[in-house]
Amino acid sequence: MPHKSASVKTIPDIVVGRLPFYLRTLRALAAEGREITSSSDLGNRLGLTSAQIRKDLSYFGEFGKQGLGYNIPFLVDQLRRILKVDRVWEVVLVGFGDLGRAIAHYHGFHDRGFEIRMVFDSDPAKIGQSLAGFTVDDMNAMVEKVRAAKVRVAMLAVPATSAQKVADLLIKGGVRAILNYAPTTLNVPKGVAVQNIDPAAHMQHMTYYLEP
Amino acid sequence: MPHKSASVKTIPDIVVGRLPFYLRTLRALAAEGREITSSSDLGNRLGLTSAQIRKDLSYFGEFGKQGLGYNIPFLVDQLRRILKVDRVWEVVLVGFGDLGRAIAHYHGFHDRGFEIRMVFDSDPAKIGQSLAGFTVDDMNAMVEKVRAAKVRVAMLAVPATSAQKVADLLIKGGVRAILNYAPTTLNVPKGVAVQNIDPAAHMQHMTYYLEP
DNA sequence: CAGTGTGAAGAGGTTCACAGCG
DNA sequence: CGCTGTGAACCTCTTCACACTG
Repeated sequence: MPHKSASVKTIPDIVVGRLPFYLRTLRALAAEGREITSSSDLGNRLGLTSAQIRKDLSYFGEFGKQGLGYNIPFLVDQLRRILKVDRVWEVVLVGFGDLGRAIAHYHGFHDRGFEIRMVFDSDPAKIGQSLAGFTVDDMNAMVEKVRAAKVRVAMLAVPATSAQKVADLLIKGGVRAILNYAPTTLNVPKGVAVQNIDPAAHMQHMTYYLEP
Repeated sequence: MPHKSASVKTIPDIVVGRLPFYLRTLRALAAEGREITSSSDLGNRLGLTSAQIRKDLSYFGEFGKQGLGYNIPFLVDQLRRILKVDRVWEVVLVGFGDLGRAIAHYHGFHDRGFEIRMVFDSDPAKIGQSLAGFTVDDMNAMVEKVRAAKVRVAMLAVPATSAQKVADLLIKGGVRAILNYAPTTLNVPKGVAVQNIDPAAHMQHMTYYLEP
C-alpha cells in the first residue's frame, strides 16, 4: 500500500459514511422531478445542519453554485463516482438460512450498485437449491470460485459461531469489503472494510431512552 | 419532561450505542463458560481500546474489581438493566412485504429483549394472512390497537414513500422507538427515538475504500 | 502486581460566521 | 441578495497516564 501523499488530505470515515444518505436523499429529490437543492434543504431532510452538508461536500470538490445551490443530477453523479457506485459490484452471499434467503430476495441493492452473483452454504441440504435465481454452492469451493471471479464484496449471513472462520476464507479469496449480519465482531487485517448490521443492537440502543 | 438534574451527568449517546455490543460480547463469553474478563480482553474482542471500555462503563457505576477485572454474569446483568432489556418489549411490525416477512421470521430478537406481537399492512391481499404465527392486521386499525396494547416499540418495513406517514401514525398511537428499515430519513418529535437500517448505505460506505 | 477508575491532555468532529461569487 | 466554501472557534469524544486497590 502506497504511503499517503502529502497533497491528498485524508477524509474522515464519518464523512464518507454520510455520503450514501446524501445520495439516497438526492435521488429521492430527483425522482420528485426537482433539479436544484440547497444545503439547508438537504439538511432539513436529513436532520443535519446546512454547515455540515457544505463542509462534507467540500472535502471532495466545489459542487455548488454560490447564490444558487446544488444541481441535483450533477451532485448525484458526483456522489456515485466518489462512492464508486457508478458501476455494479458483484457480491458473494454466504449463508442461505432464513437471513441469507431474505437478503437474496431483497430488491433494494440492485439500483444502488450491487448484484448478488454467488451464494455459498456449508449445509448439504441447501447446496444445489436455486431459489430466487441463485444456485447455492458448496462452501468448500468458495475460496477458489471467489478468487476466480475476482469478487471483492461479500455479505455474511452465517451463525455468529462460524462468522470469523468464513470471513477469513473470504479474505483469502480476495474479498475486501464485508457486510456482516452475524452478531459478532470480526477481526480483519488492514485493507479490509467491515460494516455490521445488528438490528437487535439498534433496538437496545433505543430502549435505553424509554421509560420503564 | 423534567429539566436535567444537576447531579446526573448526561451520558453521551455514542456511549449508549456501544453498550449493546458490550452486552453481546459478554454473553458470548458467558456462553463459553467464562466467569471473568478484563477491559483489555473485551477491547480486543470488540476492536476498541481498553481505556474506552473502562471509561464507558464508568459512566454507569464501578462494575470491576481492581487487579482482577469484571465478573461476566454480573456485568451482563448490569448492562441488561441499564439498557432496560431485563424484560421483554412488545413490538409492532408494520409492513408485511418481503422485508417485513423476513423480520417476522428472524429469530435474533427474542433473547435480546424483543417480541413481535402485532403486524400491520395496508394491502387487503395481506391482511388476514398468518404466516409465522402472526395474523396481519389492517393498518386502519393500527393507531387504536397500538394505543390499547400500550406498545412503545415499532419496526418499520414499508416503502420509503409511505414511511413518514406510517411513522406519524405509530407515534400517534404511543410508539416512542422506531427501527426504520425504509431507506428514507424520518422526521420525529423530541422524545421519539429512531434507528435506521440501510444495508445498501453500508455497502456504499465500503466501496469508497475499494480500488476501482 | 494486575487491572480498574478517572482527571487531564489530545484528537477529532461540528458549528460559526463571513468573505466571495453568481 | 442568496447561498456556497472555509478558516477559526468551539465542543465532544478518545486516549493517556497514574493513583489506587484487591
